[in-house]
Amino acid sequence: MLSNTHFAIAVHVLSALAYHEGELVGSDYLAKSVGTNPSFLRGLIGHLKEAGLVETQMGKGGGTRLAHKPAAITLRDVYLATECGPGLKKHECSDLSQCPVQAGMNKLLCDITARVESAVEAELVRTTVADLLAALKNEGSCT
Amino acid sequence: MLSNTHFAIAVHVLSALAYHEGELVGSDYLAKSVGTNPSFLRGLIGHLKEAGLVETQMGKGGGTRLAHKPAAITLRDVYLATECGPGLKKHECSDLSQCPVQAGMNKLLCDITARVESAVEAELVRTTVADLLAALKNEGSCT
DNA sequence: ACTAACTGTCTTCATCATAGAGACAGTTAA
DNA sequence: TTAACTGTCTCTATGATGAAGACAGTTAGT
Repeated sequence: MLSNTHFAIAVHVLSALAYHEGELVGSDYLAKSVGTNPSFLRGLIGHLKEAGLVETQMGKGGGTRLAHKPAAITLRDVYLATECGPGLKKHECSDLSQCPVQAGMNKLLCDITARVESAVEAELVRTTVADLLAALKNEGSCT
Repeated sequence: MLSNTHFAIAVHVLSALAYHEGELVGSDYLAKSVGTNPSFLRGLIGHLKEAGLVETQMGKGGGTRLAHKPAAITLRDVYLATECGPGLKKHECSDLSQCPVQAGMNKLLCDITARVESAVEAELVRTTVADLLAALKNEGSCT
């Protein structure tokens, strides 16, 4: 979880889209703003789109915009849209061991992962994109 | 956070040590049990030792054992001992931008990371190594 | 004292995930 | 019809990870 930059970049993208709410923003512009390349970003935006967080329009004048009000998009949504991978890197250990510690370890680690995952989501659901935008505007003078 | 196998392996190691509580267990044995190599494991055990979770004894007949009762070691301790890296992979974005979104993004992501980190620790502190061992013994017949 | 069995720490190397970059077909507005 | 986009490939450079081996230092037992 949070093993790559996808979540961070998605947060950045959605904040930018919220800042330009209503407008269609191009991937070139977003890529420059976020500091990555348009191709990679379009892939990421694809995930956000699948998750129903953004809408895209192809063709000339196309781009991306939020699919909902910023206040209706929580960071948990972003997290679920971007973090598809396994929550906790497991190490290989055969379940077929005679050692009881080794035998039950996989299930045990899965349980721990699930609980941590829930805790993370419970924390993230408390913040919306609107909150982010408000925070950015508050200290907006300069940083 | 949880970006590598250290936490999972450390949980496995500590469970094994709890299972053999009081005994000095060698890194070769542990490595075989956990399914990794002794050298890598000794490095990891070094971190656990720094964190005060285990004691090691060098020389013939040496090895590792828990420094406390299993019930006194929480998964939060393990987490803090093994996950030293940055909590959330940041993407590079200059703070010196004229775009307010870009300008405040680093701080914003840091705040989010800190809150998630706290939530993770709060969840992990609820489980001790003794709990793990009990869970393993309960379904201990076979898996 | 000597030896065997350990830990602690180093170096090297293979593997894999990540993301930067470019290309190009498909789509849409003008 | 053209220009400007998205969506989706492929290729590749980079870095993190951990497997493996080597070896000095330490300790128990003889």
